Amino acid sequence: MTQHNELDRIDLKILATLQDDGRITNQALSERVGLSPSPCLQRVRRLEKLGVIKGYSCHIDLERVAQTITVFVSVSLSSHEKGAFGAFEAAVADIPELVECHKVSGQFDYLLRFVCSDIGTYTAISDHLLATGPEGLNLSSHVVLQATKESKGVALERLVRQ
Amino acid sequence: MTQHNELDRIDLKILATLQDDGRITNQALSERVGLSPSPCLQRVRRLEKLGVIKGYSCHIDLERVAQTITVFVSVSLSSHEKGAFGAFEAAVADIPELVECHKVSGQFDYLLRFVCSDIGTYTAISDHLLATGPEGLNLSSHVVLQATKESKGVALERLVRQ
DNA sequence: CTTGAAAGTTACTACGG
DNA sequence: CCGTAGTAACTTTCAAG
Repeated sequence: MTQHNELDRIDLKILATLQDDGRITNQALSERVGLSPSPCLQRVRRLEKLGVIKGYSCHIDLERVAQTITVFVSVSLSSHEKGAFGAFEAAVADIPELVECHKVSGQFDYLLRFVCSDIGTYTAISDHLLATGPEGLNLSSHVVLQATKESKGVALERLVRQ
Repeated sequence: MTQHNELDRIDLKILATLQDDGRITNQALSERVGLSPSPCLQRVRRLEKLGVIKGYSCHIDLERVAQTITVFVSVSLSSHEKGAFGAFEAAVADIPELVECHKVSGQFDYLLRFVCSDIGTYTAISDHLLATGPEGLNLSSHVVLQATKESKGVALERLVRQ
């Protein structure tokens, strides 16, 4: 089965535009990418069906909604035997305050990001994790003091060479 | 001047819904939050003007667009004298591959996230950073091997108690 | 790919409770 | 604050070039 997953310049421009303004109308989008509305909409639907566009969301300024803290946690497992990684991932999977979990190379094994209502909540989470997670779990917590740069997305033009 | 920044249950429901589906129509949104379309739209516009909603975007499955690597970098500055933090932030500010930069507490001072087209690009960036950044810069790189959990947003209901 | 047309939705505004 | 209602704009699908 032949795959038709190739993206041309226009597709990339659509993606970059929608990444910048996810609620742009199809008409405005079509003008920006130099197409008429119908083929533009066709491309957007195709990108959605292919899974290239995974979804849409609004960006919320959390500070204006509630007091929260963001905590990055580097995790190292003393045991790298079979099951240790799975046990850890299972232990964190259903924590609603966990926003991201990445397995990484380097001095530690995982990097987590939590968003909690307060330090107490985070403390309870990390305590619970140490109690229920695999043996030899080592957590190192880093509370975010200031977000110097917050991503609105990646620079697609730099990541794809045509 | 009195501020009217308070958010009620309906506002939070609007935010949670738009966080989950940023392209939902106002009509569907109004049904979900139990309002008729016009007051619902009024609230959305108010949230946008207040800056609670900072914008909208689509989520792109980068793997389907181009081969990329994500690298988390923990940074420590040997000098915490005046100017050291500013010098570092200035050095990283304009790197397009830098997606996030957080000043954090704990064993290191900053946590960065880069998305690059390949390791070579990242290496060039970190080399350049070490060359142009402040003295005593210590970088520790962590290439993301697998994203175990990727955030679609925060759990607003858990962060705000009404 | 484009244009253009037609039908269905939606957004937006103004007005009234 | 809410809802109703009307208009303009947009989306979506179609056919034809």
